[in-house]
Amino acid sequence: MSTTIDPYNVIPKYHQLALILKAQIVDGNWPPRSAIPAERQLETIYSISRTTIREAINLLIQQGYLYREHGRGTFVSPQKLQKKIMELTSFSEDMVKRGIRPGQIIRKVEIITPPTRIQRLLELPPNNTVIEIDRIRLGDGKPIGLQTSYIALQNPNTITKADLEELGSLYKILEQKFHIIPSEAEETLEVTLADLDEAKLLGILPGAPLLLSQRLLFDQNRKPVEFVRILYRGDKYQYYIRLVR
Amino acid sequence: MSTTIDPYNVIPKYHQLALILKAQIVDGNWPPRSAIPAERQLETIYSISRTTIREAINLLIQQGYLYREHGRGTFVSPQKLQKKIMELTSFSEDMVKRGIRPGQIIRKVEIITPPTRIQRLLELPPNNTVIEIDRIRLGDGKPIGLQTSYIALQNPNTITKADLEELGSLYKILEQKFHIIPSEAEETLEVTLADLDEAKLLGILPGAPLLLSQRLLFDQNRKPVEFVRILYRGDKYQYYIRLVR
DNA sequence: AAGTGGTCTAGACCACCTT
DNA sequence: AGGTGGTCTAGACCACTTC
Repeated sequence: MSTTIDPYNVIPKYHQLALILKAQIVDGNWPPRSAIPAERQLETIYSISRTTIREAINLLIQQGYLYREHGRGTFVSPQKLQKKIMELTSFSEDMVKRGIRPGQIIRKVEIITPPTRIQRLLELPPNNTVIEIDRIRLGDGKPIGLQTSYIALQNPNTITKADLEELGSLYKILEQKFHIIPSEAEETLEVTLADLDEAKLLGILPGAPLLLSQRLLFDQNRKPVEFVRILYRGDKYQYYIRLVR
Repeated sequence: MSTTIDPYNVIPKYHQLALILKAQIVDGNWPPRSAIPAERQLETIYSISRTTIREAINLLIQQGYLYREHGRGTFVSPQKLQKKIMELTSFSEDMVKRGIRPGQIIRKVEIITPPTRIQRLLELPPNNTVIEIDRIRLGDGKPIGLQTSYIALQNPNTITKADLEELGSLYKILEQKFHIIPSEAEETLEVTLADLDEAKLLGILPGAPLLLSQRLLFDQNRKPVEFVRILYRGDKYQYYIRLVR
């Protein structure tokens, strides 16, 4: 990691500065709640204008690394708030964070005409097809959840079972194959009771409580790309969220 | 709502402009995905510099009202993404949004020494007191949740039952009496089963499924201010979240 | 080529906090 | 008073999209 700004680099200066400051923070050189150099000091240190410096700081504030206090300075946020929200939305990453080994059994990858409710949520014209993916999600080898995804792509013929088995995460496929960046999601959570099929697949008794998550995912242009429904075993799963602003 | 910028107003120009643009959007004058005037047009329309205009637009992007596309323009986000995240954290506002009349029965407002787990979460020294508030939350007059809050304040002798009954919302009290602005929260959700007391208070059968929410709230300086635990009736409540970035 | 947003400069003055 | 962030100006050139 460089510690100077290269004016000829394709990376914008404010972005280069943000990376430099971020490195200081994550490396622990600047402890939580300590002040970083004042904006006018950073101006002389890095020979860039204050506007550009403020842009870099704004980035790190948005990312949860810094906060400002008028008249006092700019300070490092406590470590525990430096988590990224989107880490949540990937089941695999979520499991790894909890120290649980993620796994999956892929039950179905098919091109279908979706139910009208799904069609409406994904803002699709009638008869448009989507990819349906059904999976059993495993934690340390045991079933934790049942997941059904509906994905809207221009050419739906392009996510295969092999893709999923290779990369594991749907979000990685969307980013790497289609340059679709998951940017926002709307989600509801509620309690339901397991029916016969669900109970069988999850290895629990019918009538056992489940946590039902339904999520609509949007890309960087706020277009809906995926509707996903996950049924979690109530006794095995706790849901974590971070709310901002 | 004014439609011009007053340079002598105490409200900053970029903030005034953001309010003007936001009004156009929420009033429906600018439909979703339509382009707003280009930045250089806004410069001449409102006689303010482009930097200031970009600050206003940045605000509205952060709030979910607009998005940019390089080389194309700045566009209005689809309406459904224009919700504020923090609206969630207030039970009363949440209920109003769903068309349900909120209510509460205040069972306890007391100054206590908290259990060590709560003390640790709120980053308090031993023997420090907090305010505990127990409430039954009502929707259209019927119980839907049991809520217990622990609030850490410098002088804990300052939230009364009268405050709560008058303003209804704890967040309003924090803002108006203490200038504490709820800025971030960490939350977990899980399924549990009602015990005898809980069942009685909620008017359900023991063993019925409940949604347990536990939330740690941080102020604008990322200091913990409240730990709150809410048990929702599983059959009456659906939880809504918006995830960003 | 023309229009759009993306980045950047070198200033200025104001508002708030600390000493 | 001096230092900090907050707001603002009037430009400049670059990168991307559309025609």
